[in-house]
Amino acid sequence: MADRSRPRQAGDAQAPSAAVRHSLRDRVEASVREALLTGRFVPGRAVTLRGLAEELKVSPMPVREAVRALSAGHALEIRANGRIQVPTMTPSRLAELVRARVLLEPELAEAAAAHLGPREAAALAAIDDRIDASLDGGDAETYMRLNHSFHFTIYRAAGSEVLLPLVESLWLQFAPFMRTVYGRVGTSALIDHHKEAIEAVRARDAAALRKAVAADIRCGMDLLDIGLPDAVPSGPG
Amino acid sequence: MADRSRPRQAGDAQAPSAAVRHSLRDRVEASVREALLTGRFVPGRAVTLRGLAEELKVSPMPVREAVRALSAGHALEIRANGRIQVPTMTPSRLAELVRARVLLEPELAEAAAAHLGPREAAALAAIDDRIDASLDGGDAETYMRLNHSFHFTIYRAAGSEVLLPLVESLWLQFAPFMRTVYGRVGTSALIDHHKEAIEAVRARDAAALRKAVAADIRCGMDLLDIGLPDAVPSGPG
DNA sequence: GCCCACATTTTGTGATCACATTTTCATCAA
DNA sequence: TTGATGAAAATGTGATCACAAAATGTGGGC
Repeated sequence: MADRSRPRQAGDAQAPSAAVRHSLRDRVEASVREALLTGRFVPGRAVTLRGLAEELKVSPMPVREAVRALSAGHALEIRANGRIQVPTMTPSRLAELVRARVLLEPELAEAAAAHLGPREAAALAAIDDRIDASLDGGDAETYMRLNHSFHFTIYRAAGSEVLLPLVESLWLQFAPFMRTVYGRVGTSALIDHHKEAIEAVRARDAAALRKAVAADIRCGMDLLDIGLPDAVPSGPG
Repeated sequence: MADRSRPRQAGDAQAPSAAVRHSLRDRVEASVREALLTGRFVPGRAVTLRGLAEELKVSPMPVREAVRALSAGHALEIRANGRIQVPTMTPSRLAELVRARVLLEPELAEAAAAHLGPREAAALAAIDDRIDASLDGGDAETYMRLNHSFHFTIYRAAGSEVLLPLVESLWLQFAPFMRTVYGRVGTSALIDHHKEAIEAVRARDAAALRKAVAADIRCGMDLLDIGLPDAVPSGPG
């Protein structure tokens, strides 16, 4: 699905679990996760077992299990007729996603601060440089991949077994919609608080890191709120 | 798995999704969920596809998908050798579960308050009466089922699509361990804040409901903390 | 031109089989 | 008694097939 011939750089998306596992199922799940996180799977897109299987050159069997796992986290939706699709966004769902992100991610960032230092600050700065480049180039897909890497480079440092999976689930849910908004309003209007976050990591200031992450979430999701009314006809007026 | 011949009462556990679905996979998943939530599946217990299939009188196929879905939410654990088991508890994981519950559930309760009234307060009171009876009888399994019903009768009223599944995931994770603690210290030491919650629902007082739920969580989980050191030899000192 | 009926295709679900790996357990030697 | 060893059983993974339901496309009637 994705061309991996390019040399690995900081900020490249990777499977959340250990890399030693090489079951087809995990490979399929990783592919779909990345497709959702980078916006290649847009809301409403139909996902069929045989279609995905053919695309990934595997039998429908591992696809079934991967899709089932992703549906369990609401990253994919099983409709009443059994068909599978990327979930569509509604105003209330978006509001809830923002609420959940604001509750959980600053918590994770604050807990991560103790495990972050100059080395990680440099890595984050490298990712952020590539983010700026992708924004200038209008490359939404690369931007989304790097933005995910930026946040999860921080979050993973918290060593969380519970909160981190919850946050991953949230990202899988809002990312596809994020992509459609970028396609409509562009990525140039994007303002983030990555610089403040990097500075906070450098200073080992947990409170400042929490604040930067919280601000970053609000800014990013506000953009989605702006893009929502046009996307959902049944919006709240 | 469970005997359903008893007439349906308020507080009986039920599948989270619509009841009209009658695929074997959903039935299997519902069975395992209830087994986890009531503590019939204890931490460390091995779960095999063929074993579960035989127990539920289905082929291994629907079991595979159900287990995959539950593993995605960390309700079951896939070990490095591929075997499936109920996850074991660690002090850090328990602490995280408490943190996540305290963050999310009061939020859900506060949002639910607007949709709850005297009718729901009566239903909650009915469940709480049965809870008291189960505590007197020392029936931990019934207690856990009813306690789950009590909380989710409140939470479901919030009409949440995002937060509710997250909280369901948390319950599936701590419930099996909860059961082992009850088996060790008994259920008689249990103090909850259900009465305050019912009163808050009656008064349509969102802030009071949030407070009652938060207090209830802390009390219940503190008991687990007490039971933890004996359960996990590698505890924190 | 538009709508309904029917045949065809697509799709998810469940079952069964084959296979490699791991676990379990009986056997035997020290 | 203990530890190693090899056979046997158990287990997850992947593939293929059958089937029912739903979607899609097509032709005929108004």
